[in-house]
Amino acid sequence: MWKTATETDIAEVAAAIGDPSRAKVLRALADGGALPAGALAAEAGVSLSTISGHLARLREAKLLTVEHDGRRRYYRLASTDVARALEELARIARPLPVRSLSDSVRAHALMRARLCYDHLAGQLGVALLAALVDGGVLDGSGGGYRITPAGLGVLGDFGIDAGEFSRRRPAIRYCVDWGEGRHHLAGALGAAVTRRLFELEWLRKGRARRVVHLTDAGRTGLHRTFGVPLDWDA
Amino acid sequence: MWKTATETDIAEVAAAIGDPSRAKVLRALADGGALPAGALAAEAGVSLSTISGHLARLREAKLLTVEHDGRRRYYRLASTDVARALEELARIARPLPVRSLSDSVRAHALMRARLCYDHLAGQLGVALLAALVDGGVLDGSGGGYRITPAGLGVLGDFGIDAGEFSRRRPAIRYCVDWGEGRHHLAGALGAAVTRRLFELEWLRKGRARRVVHLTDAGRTGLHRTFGVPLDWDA
DNA sequence: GGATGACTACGGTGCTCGCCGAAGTGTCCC
DNA sequence: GGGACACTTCGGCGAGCACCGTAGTCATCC
Repeated sequence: MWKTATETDIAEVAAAIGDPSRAKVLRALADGGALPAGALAAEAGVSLSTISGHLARLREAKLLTVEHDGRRRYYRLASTDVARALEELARIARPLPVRSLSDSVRAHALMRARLCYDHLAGQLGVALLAALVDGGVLDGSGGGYRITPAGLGVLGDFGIDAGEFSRRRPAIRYCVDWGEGRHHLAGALGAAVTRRLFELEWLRKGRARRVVHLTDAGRTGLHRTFGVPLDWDA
Repeated sequence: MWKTATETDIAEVAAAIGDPSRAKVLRALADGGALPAGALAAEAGVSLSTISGHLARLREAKLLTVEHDGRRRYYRLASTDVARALEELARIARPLPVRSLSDSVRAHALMRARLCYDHLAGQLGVALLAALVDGGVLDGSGGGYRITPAGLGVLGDFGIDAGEFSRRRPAIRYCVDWGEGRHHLAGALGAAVTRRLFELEWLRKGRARRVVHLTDAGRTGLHRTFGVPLDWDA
C-alpha cells in the first residue's frame, strides 16, 4: 500500500542534479519533451562524449529514461515526480543573473504560462485549476481533487474520456506553482487537458522552450468551456 | 506581486545538498530543530573542522541559518521551502539499504507520524488534514485551503488564535506526503497546531529523530476535537 | 586574568570527476 | 556492402574538494 519508507539517499540524486551541465540538461527536458543526446550536448555547451557520460549518470540515478528510435536515443525525464522535485529546487535556488533582454522577456512569459513536464503551469495553469474547481468539474475538498459526476460530462464534451486513464498514473495531481500555495493541475488529467488544448490550437508553443501562449480562440474557449476569466492575466 | 521568475541556479543548491555528509546534516535538521556544529559533526561522522566547512557552504547556499547563543551556534533549516524541497528529493531518491532492524522500525514509525520541519507529517498528518476539511474547519475548494468562520471558533477552543498569524508566513500550506497525492498540513497553522499538540501532550517526541507518537490522550482528543478517526492508523 | 570549551580558518594530501579527443559500436541510407 | 551518422567507451589530464590536524578567535566560567 504505502511505499516502504526507509531513509532515502538524497545525496545521490542531489549530486546527480548538482552539476551545471546536468542541470541544463534537466531544465531542457523540464517541459516533458524528449531530446536526443546531440541536442542536449548543444544545450549544455559540452562535447558529445561529455554529455554521454552525464546522461549515463542521470539515467543511473533514475532521473532520465531513454527511448531508442533507430540510431538516435531520446532522453526524457523519468517521471513527473522528477519534474516536481526540480521545480521545488528551483524555488529555493538563487536566481541566475539575467544576461539579456530576451532572458527577462522569457522569464515573464514563463511566469504567465509554461509547460511543467507534460502539463500546464504558470499563472494560466493556476487560473485553469481554480476555474475547474469553481465550475464544479473538480471537487477540491478532502485534501485532494476528485472529478465530479458533472465534471465527467464537461470533460467528455471537451474531448477527454477520464474513464480511460491508466491505473498506473494518478488521475489528478497538482504542482505547487510560484507564488505561495497555489496549485496547477497535473497528473493524467492535467496532461490530457494540455494535450487537448494543443490539438484545438487553443495553446501554442512559444519560441523559447517551455513557454506557451494562449491563442485568442483559446481565451474565449477556456472561458466558455470551463469558466476561466477572460482577464486571467490582468 | 509575483517573484521575478528568472531562471534559477538549480545546480548550485543541488550540489550543496549532494554530498553525503551535508545530506546527513540536512536530514538531521529536517524536523525543524536547531543543532550546534558539534552535534552535526557527530551526526555526519566527520571531524569538527570538516563539518565547519560544510556548514559554511550550506549557509552560503541559503539552506541553513545560524543563531548565535553564547559560545555555540545553532544551525537550522533556512525555511520551510527548504524542508519541502528535501522531502521532494527524498521521494525520487533510491532507498538506502536498511542496515538494521532498528532502521526498519524507525522507517515504519516515520511513515506513521513524523515532523517535517515544524509541522506534523506522515499518515497522522494526512489524517488530521483530512479531518479538518471534513469537519469544516478548513475549506479545501478553490485550489488551496482557507480557514472557515466556523473553523476559527474550533481552533480558538483548541487554543490557537489564527488571527494572530504573522503576515510573513502563509497561514496554510501543505506538503505532499508519501503515497501519491495526499496532503498534510503545513504553514503557520500547521506549526501552531503541532506546537499545541505537544503542549497538551497529545503528541510526544519519539526516541529517534523526527519520529513522534500519538498518546492515548491525543488519540481521543483529536477524535473529539477535530473528528480524526480513532482508527486512523488501522 | 587565565583556563576551558565551541567553533572557524589554514595548510596539506589524496581522490573524485568533469572535460576532451580518439577509437569502437550500432543504425540507416545509397 | 560501404559510408555517413548518432552515440558510447576509453585514456589521460587538470581542477575541485572532502578530509584531517593544527592553530587562531570568541565567549564563558572560575
